[in-house]
Amino acid sequence: MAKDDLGQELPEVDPSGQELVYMAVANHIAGQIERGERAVGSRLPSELDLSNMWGVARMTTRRAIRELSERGLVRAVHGKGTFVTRPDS
Amino acid sequence: MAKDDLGQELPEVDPSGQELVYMAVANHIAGQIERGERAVGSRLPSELDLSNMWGVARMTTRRAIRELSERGLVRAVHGKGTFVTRPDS
DNA sequence: ATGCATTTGTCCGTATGTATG
DNA sequence: TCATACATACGGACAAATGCA
Repeated sequence: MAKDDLGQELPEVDPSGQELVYMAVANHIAGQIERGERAVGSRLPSELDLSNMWGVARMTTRRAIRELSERGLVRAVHGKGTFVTRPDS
Repeated sequence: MAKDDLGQELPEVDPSGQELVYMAVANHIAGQIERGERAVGSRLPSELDLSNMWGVARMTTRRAIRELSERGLVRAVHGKGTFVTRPDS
């Protein structure tokens, strides 16, 4: 059972299933943000770290972050990282 | 015939071949560490230097260093460099 | 105390190839 | 045929830590 940086278990996402992998990643992180487990202003693991944690490709991680970004939950800053902007959508 | 900082010849790695470029770099350095040619505590060439020596992208060098790091052979320190931690895996 | 160079860390964008559905 | 997803690999820019002049 793989765990993320918060020590939470990560669901195994089957790429052949109905749920899109990048959406599963995005929803998992969105839930943590909405529950306040990821504080506003805190930094997410890097794209590469998230990719390794989840066992997914970097492109998939980037799509997930783009998804969160479009929901207004996070903001990616060039050279710094990706930060939580709001606690809820 | 390109040479590294130890004066050793570097194999030409064909990105289109079967052997992965980052693994070739990692294995080359790992061998030097295991043979004691790179002492514990010594610093590796910078990522940029390694990239230039091997004629590869920095990302490939970083991937190789990550590999060595996961084997417990080296440890990267922000702002300082990457250092040999143990002589063998 | 300030500035600069070096080095690692991170994000951005792109390309190629393979596999699956 | 096309979208999703994996892995590798390229190049670039910006940020942060370190060390030195």
